[in-house]
Amino acid sequence: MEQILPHLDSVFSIDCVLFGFDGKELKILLIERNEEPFKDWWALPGNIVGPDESLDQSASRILYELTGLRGIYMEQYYAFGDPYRHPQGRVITLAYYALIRLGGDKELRPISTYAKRANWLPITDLPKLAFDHQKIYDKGLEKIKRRIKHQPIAFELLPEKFTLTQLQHVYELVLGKKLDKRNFRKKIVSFGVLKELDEKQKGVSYRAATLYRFDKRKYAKLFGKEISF
Amino acid sequence: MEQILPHLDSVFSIDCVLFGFDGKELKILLIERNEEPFKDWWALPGNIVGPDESLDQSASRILYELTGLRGIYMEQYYAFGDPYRHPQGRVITLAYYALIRLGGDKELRPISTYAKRANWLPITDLPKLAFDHQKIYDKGLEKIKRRIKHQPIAFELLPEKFTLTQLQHVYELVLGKKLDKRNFRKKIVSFGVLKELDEKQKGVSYRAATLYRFDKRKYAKLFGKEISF
DNA sequence: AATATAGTGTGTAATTTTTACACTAAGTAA
DNA sequence: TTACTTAGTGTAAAAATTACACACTATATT
Repeated sequence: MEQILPHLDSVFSIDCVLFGFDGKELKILLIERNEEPFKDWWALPGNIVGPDESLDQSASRILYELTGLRGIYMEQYYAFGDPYRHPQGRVITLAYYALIRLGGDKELRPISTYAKRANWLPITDLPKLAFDHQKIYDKGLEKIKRRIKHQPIAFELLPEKFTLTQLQHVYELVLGKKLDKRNFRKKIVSFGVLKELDEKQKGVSYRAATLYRFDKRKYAKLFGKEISF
Repeated sequence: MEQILPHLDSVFSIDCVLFGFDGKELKILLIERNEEPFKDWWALPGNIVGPDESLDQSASRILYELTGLRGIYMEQYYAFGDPYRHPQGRVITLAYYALIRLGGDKELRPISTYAKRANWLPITDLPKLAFDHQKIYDKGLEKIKRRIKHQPIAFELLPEKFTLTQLQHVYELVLGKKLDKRNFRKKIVSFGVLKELDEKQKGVSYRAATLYRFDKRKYAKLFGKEISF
């Protein structure tokens, strides 16, 4: 974000790219600004780092204020500090991304005053963003594209129990390309970090798929070995 | 660095891990502090970001002040902002690494006042570092380990003309493990980004090896395709 | 001139990984 | 019962990775 500029030489903020997945589309959370500069523009949610907060804490707080969610996987990925990126003065901002399963319930709390509203917008159809937020978003997407190939972050976007098709869908959306079903399943199962459940998908009007769960124990054991997609 | 703390809520600095290769060992540049806190300790070189500098510019300036070098490959990799990482107040620092071919000439200029001296020390035998600089260094090494597998950064550590054995040596030092000579050569040549020169190594008391050059043109063409080591 | 020394440069076979590709099975809805 | 929709599965060819050893060449030494 970056609204109020107290009388300091430089201001240090955090901006977040919150990726959400609702089972269909990949979305990010944007807020519509209620203040100059860039009043009425869409922007990434953000805030100023508090004096006694660590950076990670600060990012979690921003997420919590906006969505009411805690315990979400977030990761710092780049600092943006062009001296003129903010029209009203020097603001250095640190970008975080988070991965969130949508379609829950409790998301989207009351928003702070500098925003009119907040919305999950599909990444395939984003509006123009305030400040250099397009750049921040681009780099964030690039990061998760890279990371999803090596770290088990896809599961953060899915409910605890999920089907292999849903998992593949996440990979396809993030990587931006189709994957072969048989090869995908072969590979993902071969990592040995999925636990097949005795349960089936419910409420679908066709053959129900087997549910799986990401097995953190097994993953922890494999650590050192890296997943490679 | 992070010495003087003006009366601000927070201070924003840059710390650099400068990796240097002299043909034998991988080293980093450390400065011996001349001021409290951590007087007489070794620390990563750093400085406060100036009001009109971009972050990259600031990192380049710090490098230049210390070594007299310009045009060096540097990359931002992580922000460290624990509220208590600096005993005298809040200092958020952004870490950069750089890769430098040593054994040149002009390196190591006069040092600013907060340091007694600066030295290239082999990474296999580092002293205790001031502040959280060990953590910063660790993460930096981790980053280049990862990056050297996908990006052509090894060449930054070598003279313009180099032998395949020298190149392999760099990979081995960064990755911290031995590689098979024949397989290494096969693979690195297969990327097609090396130009074999008509020249041979000089001044060795054994069969002279063929020299190669990194071919930026070819690499640029391949872009999109990624190297994978 | 002969010899010792030290690093250069090269090929192949076995194994593993990746890729491309299509049909049957199961469950639901009409 | 039939139509529909997605689940679930195997194999063969190609490509990439691994493991492995010796002859060559230039110089230095005697």
